[in-house]
Amino acid sequence: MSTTDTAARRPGDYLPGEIEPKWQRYWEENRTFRTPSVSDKPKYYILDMFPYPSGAGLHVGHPEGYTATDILARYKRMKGYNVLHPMGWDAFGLPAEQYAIETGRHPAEITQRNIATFKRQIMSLGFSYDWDREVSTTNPEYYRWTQWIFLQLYKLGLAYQAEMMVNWCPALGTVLANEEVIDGKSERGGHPVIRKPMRQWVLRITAYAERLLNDLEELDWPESIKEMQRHWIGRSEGAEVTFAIAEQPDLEMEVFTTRPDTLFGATYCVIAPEHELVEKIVAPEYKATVQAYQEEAAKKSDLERTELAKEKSGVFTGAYAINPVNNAKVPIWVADYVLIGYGTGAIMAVPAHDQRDWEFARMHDLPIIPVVSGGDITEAAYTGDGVMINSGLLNGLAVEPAKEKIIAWLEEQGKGQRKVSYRLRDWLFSRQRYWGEPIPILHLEDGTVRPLNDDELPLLLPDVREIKPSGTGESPLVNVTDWLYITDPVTGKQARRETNTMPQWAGSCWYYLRFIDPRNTKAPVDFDLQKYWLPVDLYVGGAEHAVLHLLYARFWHKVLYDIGVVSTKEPFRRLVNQGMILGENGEKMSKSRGNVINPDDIVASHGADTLRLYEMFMGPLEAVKPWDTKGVEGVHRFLRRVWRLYVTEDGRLNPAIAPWEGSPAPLERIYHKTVKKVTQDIEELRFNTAISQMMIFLNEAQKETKLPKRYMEGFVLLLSPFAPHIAEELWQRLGHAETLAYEPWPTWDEAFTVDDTVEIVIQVNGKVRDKAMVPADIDAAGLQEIALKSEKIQTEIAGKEIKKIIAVPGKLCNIVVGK
RNA sequence: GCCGAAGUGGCGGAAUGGCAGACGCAGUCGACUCAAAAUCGACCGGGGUGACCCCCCGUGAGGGUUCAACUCCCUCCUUCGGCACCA
Repeated sequence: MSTTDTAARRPGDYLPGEIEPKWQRYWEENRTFRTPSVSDKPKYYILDMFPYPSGAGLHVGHPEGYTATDILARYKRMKGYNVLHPMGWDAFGLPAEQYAIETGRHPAEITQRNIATFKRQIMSLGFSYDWDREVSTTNPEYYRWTQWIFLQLYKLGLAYQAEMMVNWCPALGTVLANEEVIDGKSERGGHPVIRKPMRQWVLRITAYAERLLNDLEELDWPESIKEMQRHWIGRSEGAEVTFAIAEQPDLEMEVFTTRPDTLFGATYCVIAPEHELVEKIVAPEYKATVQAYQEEAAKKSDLERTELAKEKSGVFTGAYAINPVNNAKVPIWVADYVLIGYGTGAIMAVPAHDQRDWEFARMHDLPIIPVVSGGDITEAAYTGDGVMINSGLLNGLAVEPAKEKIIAWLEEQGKGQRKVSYRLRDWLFSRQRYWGEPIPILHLEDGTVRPLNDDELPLLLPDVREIKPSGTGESPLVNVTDWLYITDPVTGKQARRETNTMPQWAGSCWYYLRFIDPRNTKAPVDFDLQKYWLPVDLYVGGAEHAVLHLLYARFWHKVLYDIGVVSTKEPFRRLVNQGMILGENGEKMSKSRGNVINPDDIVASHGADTLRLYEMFMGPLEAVKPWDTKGVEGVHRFLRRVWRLYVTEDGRLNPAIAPWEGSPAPLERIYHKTVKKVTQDIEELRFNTAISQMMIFLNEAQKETKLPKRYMEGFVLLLSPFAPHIAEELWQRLGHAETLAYEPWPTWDEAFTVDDTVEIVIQVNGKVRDKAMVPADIDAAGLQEIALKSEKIQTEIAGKEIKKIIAVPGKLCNIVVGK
């Protein structure tokens, strides 16, 4: 055993293992970060995406975003803001349920244990959360209000039941989420998965599509995220056109098209295999073929339909539709390239001007009639602009005017109307799971449903000893018969409870509201309090939530806005995505790659301050960047050097720190520059460069023998949001009895941030030829004079014609000469 | 295929019209030490010249705008993220 690695401790050693728990205890005991709900101070609401407390515990990606928000929160407090900076748990979800099924333990117990681990880990990093506001989505006092919001949606007609296709795995006896299905097989076990219609709860998010799209404008979010949401919503303008069915006067077919101008070029129609019209129109002699095709299509997943269908399959129904513009009889086909969920589930096919229709027509020998001039339709569909041809009343028009004219004509004739379609689908809101919020609905014996009354909430999850799959595709709750079947106390009727539970998205849709008023028993959030605190000023989290979580939360927020619960249109004013941290080999961290870094290990070996500082020093917050253990040591060295600047080997305050009169000039300038840069960089979340600047200050201070106390105190305050434990400890050793958390943020004097003399560059034809020290305030003319006097420049330009001289005060002088 | 972001030393990155490589890591040399660790100091893009000075090249590739381009514009390549028959 080596004796060298247990070097003798000296009283002046930097020991994060001792000072970090000490200050964490101090903050907890003194409730240092408790946030008053009301205050005269301006508010600042800074939010992390709350985590799913997985069994694996925290990984180094979590503290990245949490540190960034913590720095800003601590900074804003020192700037005099009343800062709301809470943390909680998105604790419903699949992994706990699966683990429960495997181990026979209760998900609540597993969840509780995981939360305890997460909380211990998060607390060990010294984040300044107000733990009095902690919430968990699995707490009945919380999900009571999740259920309440669901009921509001139901009352507004925004929650409805429908038969929806789900991923049903017969072998596992359960329904799987899309992400649990890989290549048509179950993620666990590799069993086949089929699509099967089941009764589901669905939220009518499409009713809010337009507002969700338009209100993106006012948000300070990354453009890429806004673009992804716009694309997800997928607004497109066009027309809905009514086609009559030949020989079946009581039937009609609605199609959606973005190109009503090409109506005269429609040579056939296609309906989705799942379309209800198929059964009604199919001719007897085609029935067998069509049914076979429908069955084939039902077996395919959405992925197979798109990826494998390089060749567009389809079958003829034997029926014909009547084109309303020219009464042409066109065949109706069934093909799975038309999706039931978009538009009307039926299209008019214009093979001359739509590439998919073109491919289909080629394959099945259907006619292709050009109606827009330009392009070569023997090669490909032509989708560009041109002049309308073969189009009756539209002939001679360009595409856009033709669209307007035909829509007006269709509306006049009652054969169609202008229509906006969205790619966005209604939100499949039910899961056939135990570990989620129960949907507070009763199915009565007479076939009606009764939403629970507010005073019947929360509808608690029944406590069960063992969670077993139902085998029917319903949730494990069907096994809990004494919970399931009741006599409804309100109507007196026999009733069966809803067995579907809510998806994990539900609880995370509104948690930012609950943090404002976490113990309210009368409402999800107090109206006056939300008025003070909303919107969230800064929301930081991973880009994986770019679309779903952020879209769902915005949707709920708008509904709550409409019913007067909240008073802002949008929940999150500013959004920032932190980039992923990769393993040391540059690959994504994962257990199987063996490159996972555990924050606990870094805290144990180097301390929380080092971990925090390193994660911020790695690079820009938004960037993806690899972990480097050597880099950890680098910032740890910086903290040790900071420590030694303040604390002598025998543990006393460095005697060089004193209220010196007339401080050393270089340090004075560096100090003011440092305050300025650190302040501005924090405001712009550029933590890596803020840290660099503090390193520059330290390098400078180490050279000095006289360290003015006011600068040394200011530096500790600058460092404190980044490395709060060491900062508190040094602050105390500088003679302060109280925490520095509410000390005023240091200020700088602009006069000290500009130098008296600066080095300027003298260029000839844009190339640096000489440098000179000049007074900082010298004007362009003076600069030019100095430049021309330079010996090197004189030799350089000798005998050449000076064409132009550009002098930029404080920067450079460029002399442009001829050859 | 479409949309978005990004390409800078050996590595992470800085500079967003004005000295490319701040700060850190790694590396080399030196000081301290019996020795090592720790610490401190110096050097640290490539090439020519070769202590120094000096010159040339250099921010994915090519072109353009400008007195001046890592930075702005165009074309292309590569990587990453997202979407993907949406009529």
